[in-house]
Amino acid sequence: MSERTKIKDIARVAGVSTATVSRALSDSALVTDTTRDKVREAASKLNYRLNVRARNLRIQKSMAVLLVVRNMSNPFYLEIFKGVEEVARAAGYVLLMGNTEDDDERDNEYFDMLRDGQADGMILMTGKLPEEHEVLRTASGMAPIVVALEAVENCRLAHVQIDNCAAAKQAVHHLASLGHKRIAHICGPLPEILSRLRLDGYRKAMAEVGLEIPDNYEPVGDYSIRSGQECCRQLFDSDNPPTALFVANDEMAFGAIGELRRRGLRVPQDVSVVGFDDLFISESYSPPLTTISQPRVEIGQTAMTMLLDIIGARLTEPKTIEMPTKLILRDSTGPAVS
Amino acid sequence: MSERTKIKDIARVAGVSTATVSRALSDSALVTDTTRDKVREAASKLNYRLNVRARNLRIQKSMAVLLVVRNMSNPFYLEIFKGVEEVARAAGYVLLMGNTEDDDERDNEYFDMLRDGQADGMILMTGKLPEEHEVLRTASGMAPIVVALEAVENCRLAHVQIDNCAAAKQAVHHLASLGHKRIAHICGPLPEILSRLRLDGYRKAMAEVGLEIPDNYEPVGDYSIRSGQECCRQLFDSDNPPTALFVANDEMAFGAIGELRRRGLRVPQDVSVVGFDDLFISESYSPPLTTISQPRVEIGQTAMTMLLDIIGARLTEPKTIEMPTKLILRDSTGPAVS
DNA sequence: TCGGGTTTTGCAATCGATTACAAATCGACT
DNA sequence: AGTCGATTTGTAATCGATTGCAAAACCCGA
Repeated sequence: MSERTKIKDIARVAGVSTATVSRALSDSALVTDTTRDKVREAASKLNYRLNVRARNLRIQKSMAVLLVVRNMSNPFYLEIFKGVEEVARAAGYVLLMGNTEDDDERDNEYFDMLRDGQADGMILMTGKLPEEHEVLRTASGMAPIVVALEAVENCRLAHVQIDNCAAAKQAVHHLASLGHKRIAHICGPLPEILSRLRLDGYRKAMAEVGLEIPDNYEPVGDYSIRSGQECCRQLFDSDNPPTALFVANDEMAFGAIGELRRRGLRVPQDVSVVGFDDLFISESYSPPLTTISQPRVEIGQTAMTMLLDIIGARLTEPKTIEMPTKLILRDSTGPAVS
Repeated sequence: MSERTKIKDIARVAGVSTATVSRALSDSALVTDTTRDKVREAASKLNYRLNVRARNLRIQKSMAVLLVVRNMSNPFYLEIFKGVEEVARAAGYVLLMGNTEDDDERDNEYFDMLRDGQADGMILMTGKLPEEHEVLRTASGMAPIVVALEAVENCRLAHVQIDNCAAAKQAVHHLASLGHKRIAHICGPLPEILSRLRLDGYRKAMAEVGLEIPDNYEPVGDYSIRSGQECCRQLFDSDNPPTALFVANDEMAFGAIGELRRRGLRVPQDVSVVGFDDLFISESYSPPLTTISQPRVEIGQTAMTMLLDIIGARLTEPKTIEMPTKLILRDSTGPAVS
């Protein structure tokens, strides 16, 4: 049991060559049914298992894909992981996880892994491409990359994303339709495209419904609960507090709602709040949060499917797939009272 | 650029043999400083990168560890992932993710991967060992396994866990010390050891403080928000509703709190609630949840460190490490009113 | 039975490193 | 200079599969 059986052993037992064994086990049309059965039988008698390392070296693949995120403890990623894992496993690929913690050094390491062939492809959710890496030049022989969630500007890469701007507009229109006039937006960090797109949607929607945006109505957070609190505090410490908040993600929305409660303001009676993401907890939060829902599992599945298509050369031109979002109406929004 | 440089190319350029190149690049003491520098220079001039696949085949390792969970979208795992990834990466290992969705078939697949050497070790968080797999017999040549979080009974495997029973007792004692007499426990699914241990702690603590446990005071959920609601409903539909709840995890606690609110019961004025896990959201929930906190990142780090120790043969006897838990007092618990 | 084509099979190279063992080199001391 | 031992280098086998090409086996009709 300590010595692994190899293809050579099977060859000996079945009385054929290693080449035939290899072909028989991989269902090649080049062997007769009788020899195939013979080989199969010998293989199962010897309890043979393919040595993946040897195979991968020979065929120059690693049958692995690399999933890189910016912050592994962000609960938003979970269902995306799930979707990716599901499709990858079904296709015989293993899933390698990468976490950059926003460190360029680490970013590079993962790109190196890709270049070194430790993975056959990569799903990038950091929104960043390392500067010096030669990926952009349609990289000769470079393993393919699919950008999910975030977007990378100015590059010819496949993308799976949502229409952040349109979704933001929808959220704001919802608030406006409830009669709110003083609608503020708690942004994510503005270096990130994601945040800028949502901000953009907010501004466009406000313009469309003919509402002014006061100077202090766009506080910038960092997507954390705490920063949601902080931004909310700023807004309500001012002399023109809003009656409605569109918050760039659910976590900051939770922070904001906490802060409102602390000030004795009720949601939605006094202030309406719309979030973004629809975390697993948002439905049962108190109050249940009105928010934009993204099809997370499907985003993961789609990204992985697209990656497989590129690897398999079924897809040669980088394309962008846009996934639908949905405004989920719950109890954190209500009619404006003047 | 399309042809990767290999060790042979360096050998040619530097005017040495491939053996020397290999030794020079791996800092072997068998080469002189001058040849090492010469080789290094040639390598960097040629932009050489080690072919990991070839190396792994030769050294019979895969430099990967496999992390298997029961349900990838459980937010509880996130920081454990992070801890594991961190230590693994620092040691030059890559992290393979596995998700079983409680399917024995898949369970087996991942054990096969381990046996096939696709990973050098495994961190198991499913709490299950496949029946027929030959792991239990201190498996000759089998890659090592560390069980984290959950426990696998009757096996000689390394464990990293918390003292679920003691933590549960602490939670119940806290409620009792606030004067509560009617304390119920919402359990997790009882096939799982984890749930049984927490239930056990609840019962022991109740006995210690001399309180009776009515028949219906141990409803069984499945760790989901919805089942928390359901169990809570059962408890408060009965004719002897409790004044305090110890819930086996935070998600069910959220569900329970939601249900209480629906019934017009205030937390903690009317009913006190203690959870278990301290999810990222628990601190800012409304009310902020009193709960048992586990050192998740450290659990991940510890499990991975232990795995590395076993792989490196620095640790040969399976051992169990117990991580400390902490009762975090927040606003969901308060004095009993009679 | 033989020649031709078509299937099946086997030989041996290959993937790109590591490493046991042998050979070469070096230095110091007689 | 010659010898011995310690360093340093090179040769070639090895890890365990896949696969191009040549050889063998087979089938069929003349």
